[in-house]
Amino acid sequence: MTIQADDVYSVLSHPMRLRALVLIHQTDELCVCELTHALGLAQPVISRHLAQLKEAGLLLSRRQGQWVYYRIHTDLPTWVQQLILITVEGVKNTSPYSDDILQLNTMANRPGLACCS
Amino acid sequence: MTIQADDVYSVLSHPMRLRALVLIHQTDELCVCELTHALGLAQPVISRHLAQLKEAGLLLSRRQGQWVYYRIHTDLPTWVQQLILITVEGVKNTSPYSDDILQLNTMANRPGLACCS
DNA sequence: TTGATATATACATATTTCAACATATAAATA
DNA sequence: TATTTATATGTTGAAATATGTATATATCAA
Repeated sequence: MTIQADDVYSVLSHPMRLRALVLIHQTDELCVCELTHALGLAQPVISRHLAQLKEAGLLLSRRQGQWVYYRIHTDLPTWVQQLILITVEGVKNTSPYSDDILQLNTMANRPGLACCS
Repeated sequence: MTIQADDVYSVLSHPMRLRALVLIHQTDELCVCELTHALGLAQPVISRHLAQLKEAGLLLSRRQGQWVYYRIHTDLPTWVQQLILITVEGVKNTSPYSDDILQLNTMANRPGLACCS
């Protein structure tokens, strides 16, 4: 996996892309509609930001039925993995990142979660 | 020291600011003319990038005579210190970061270095 | 096949960022 | 004081980036 430090920093320079990455890292994977709900952005905006994170090599996506799930790329250089981990641990209990998780958990009928056991 | 993850990533999103930070971290401190030489940019461009890094809280500056030296801020949150360290270690032996050090070392009469022992 | 839901993208436009250039400020030296 | 060197900043135009709106595509279900 080749990835430039340049690209990592520039793709994470948008506040919403950073928030999306932090959310995804904490939850393993999220679909577009979950991120839309958690971050309160219009769907095309989220879609575009996710495309940029994927293009930069930070995210992978998989389609399952109607939904497209995004997760952290599994084959990142070690230093990038560490960078992401340190960032998430450093900020996840601060605003707005901690609020994003709370907001995510208010979403009804999340597609990835068992709902009717 | 309060510093937003947002600001860290956005200020480092410019390739030249990242290169400047990596150089400064490896050399302890550098003046504007050394960075201008190493990175091959016009002086006002360097000055403004350094001002942005300082404004974001990542750098400190001190004037000594005609020169202004920039160094990594000494009182950063732990996670930001780790972020910088991991980034520098991750990229310093790759292009263009390794070339920047070589270029720096071609500079004659560097103000900070003993020249005539 | 039709309709509904989820996601992606095209286009126009607004906003931000950047660098070139000129110039201002600060310190050293003649 | 006048000059030189180092650094900072104001202004402007160009380029990059972001968003709103509409629409295209994909999947599922009736």
